[in-house]
Amino acid sequence: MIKITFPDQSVKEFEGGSTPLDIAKALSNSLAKEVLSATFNGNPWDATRPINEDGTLVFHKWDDDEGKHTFRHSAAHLMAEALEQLYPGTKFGIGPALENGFYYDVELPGGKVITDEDFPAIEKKMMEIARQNNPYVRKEVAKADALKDFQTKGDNYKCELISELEDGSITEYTQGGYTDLCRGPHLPSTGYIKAVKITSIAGAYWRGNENNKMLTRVYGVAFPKQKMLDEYLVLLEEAKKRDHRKIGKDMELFAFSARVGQGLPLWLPKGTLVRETLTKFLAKIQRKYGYQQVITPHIGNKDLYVTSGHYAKYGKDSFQPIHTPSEDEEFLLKPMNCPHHCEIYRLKPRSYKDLPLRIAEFGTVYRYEQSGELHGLTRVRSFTQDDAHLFVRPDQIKQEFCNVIDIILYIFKILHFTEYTAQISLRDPDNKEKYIGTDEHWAMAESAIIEAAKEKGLNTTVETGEAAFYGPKLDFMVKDAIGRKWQLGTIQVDYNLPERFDLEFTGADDKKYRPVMIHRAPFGSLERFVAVLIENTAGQFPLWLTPTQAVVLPISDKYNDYANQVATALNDAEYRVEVDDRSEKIGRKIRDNETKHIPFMLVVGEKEAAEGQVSVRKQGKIDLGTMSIEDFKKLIAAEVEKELNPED
RNA sequence: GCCACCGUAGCUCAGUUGGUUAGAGCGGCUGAUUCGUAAUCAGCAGGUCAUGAGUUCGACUCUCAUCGGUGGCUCCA
Repeated sequence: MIKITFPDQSVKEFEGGSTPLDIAKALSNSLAKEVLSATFNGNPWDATRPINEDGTLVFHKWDDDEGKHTFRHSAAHLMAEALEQLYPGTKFGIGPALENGFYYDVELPGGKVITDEDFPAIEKKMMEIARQNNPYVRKEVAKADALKDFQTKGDNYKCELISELEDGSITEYTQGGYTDLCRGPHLPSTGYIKAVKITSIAGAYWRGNENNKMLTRVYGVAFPKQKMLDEYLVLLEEAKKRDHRKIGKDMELFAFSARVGQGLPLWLPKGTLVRETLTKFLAKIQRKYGYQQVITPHIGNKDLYVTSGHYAKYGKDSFQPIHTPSEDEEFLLKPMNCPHHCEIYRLKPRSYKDLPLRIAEFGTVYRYEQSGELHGLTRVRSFTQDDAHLFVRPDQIKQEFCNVIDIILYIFKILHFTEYTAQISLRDPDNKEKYIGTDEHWAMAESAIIEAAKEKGLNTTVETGEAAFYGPKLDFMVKDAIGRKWQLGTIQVDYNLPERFDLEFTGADDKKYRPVMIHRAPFGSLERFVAVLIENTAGQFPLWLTPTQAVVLPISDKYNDYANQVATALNDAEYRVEVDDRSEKIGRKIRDNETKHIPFMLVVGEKEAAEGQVSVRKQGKIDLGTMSIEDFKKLIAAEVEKELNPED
């Protein structure tokens, strides 16, 4: 007999060799139906793998992440089997589960290319195999045998993976006629999978290295119920409607023109209003924190970037230098603001009393992003950073860093960004040649970030190898409508640029010291930030930020003059108000402006014109009654105040 | 940059296996209507079917190239 401890700490005895599925059955049949896999003594465990010793057991169902993961991973194997049957000779790379589904990287025989038209056949074959309800069978194999198995099949990618594994820890899983190298765990059998859909196809370099061969990556989703697949597809459609590229076009916030160039956004009047409002909002916060705003040119001498190290790192893949005709000088389109700000620091001797010196700029920069990477406003070639460089004494690093975290968290709170992750991006210690600077400086910079994040109680993840080439970062990541992660806010500790630009300050002891730089951008870039904001709000911006706060609706053309007077009075007071003076009925005007999500509609007719009032309708047909223009101003002001200064 | 796919009016889309003057709704313009809280009526304009070559008696439809876009991969100071 074996003693099994469950998560609620209860202990029960079962026969030796019982599987998690057996145990679940003994507890309750309904539970057994839902168990997909398990964790035994902290190890991922198949639901059908016997247990021969005492230990703790956790069941995994569709409702938890591990259960979904098992399900999707098994679906990837199912798809692999289908592909092998449909295209014999297919070679397999890796096929993991993802957050929403799974993929498999394959090399198809004879240069076969899969297209959308092949998806139904693959899905059909997958369901055909699923219905056979073949068990996923686990087998421990010796390294030599595993190698032989896959060599015989000609699966060189699998052989490469096996050769890197340790003998004694290798397992294979077989379902039906398909065997794969796999750590598991897997579903008991293919019949658990009731609905599948191949979602897309993509090229993917083997092992993520662009020097390797490009394999075909087939993406899919799988569910235990058809209804779940249907719901998932509806959800996808909904997400598409929130896409900032679509909303940006509909609301006339921004546009692109092939004639202007790829990835070069044109900010339209309404988008510009949003952007300027955000800029003013942040500038005001930064003033409170002692930042000084500067403006620097859009180009800079190439030597500036040779000094900073950026040219050596990115020069070749950048917009190429601009040559002056007579002096034969070279200028770069400014790819970042830090060197310019370093030069501002250098303008005069700095005392320890001057620090921290906080130089801020809404600086537009230009980077030659690869064409395949461009994406709406989230990845562009011309963008404006809400940049600042804090030149600090070493003893001030932590306090300044924490202050920046406060600014970012405040912005996120005001804009209701709740779903972010704070990512500590460190240097890859195995790839030091990708970075500049000494080990000592890196160690100091990294620990400064880790400590500050800890002090602020941030829930952080750590990503090795994601640091900037001159220093580690704390990045605030947010997801867009289709689940892609983007870096918004970033804070970076940098010992290197002060060194390279030979920055100094005089200490109390009259000796020279090196300041440390903190690079930081709470929005990251206005472009990306607005994009994510659009997707978070589905284009319904808060009142303080929305480009049109109210629209005046004259009942008929007779009241257009009065409507214009109302709008002028409000616009003069710096509210953003328009007039809908089309010769339409009031019902039509209300409908159209409701669909445009205008927060307030001011209906004016004979009565209002005579009494100098407006009839206020809040979006969503809430009638706030008739009031004077002054009272309406107070109403908006109060609401904006509430948005910008939430209680708690 | 690499792989796959896509490109018809301002927007959303239709357009049979290549075959007459490429259609619709919304939007726009003009006229009528002057209206009280989610769509007034009528008329009109708008397209070198992304661009350029080619195949063909004939190309929106087939082929190639270029440009732009979409989903990934790689990259992201």
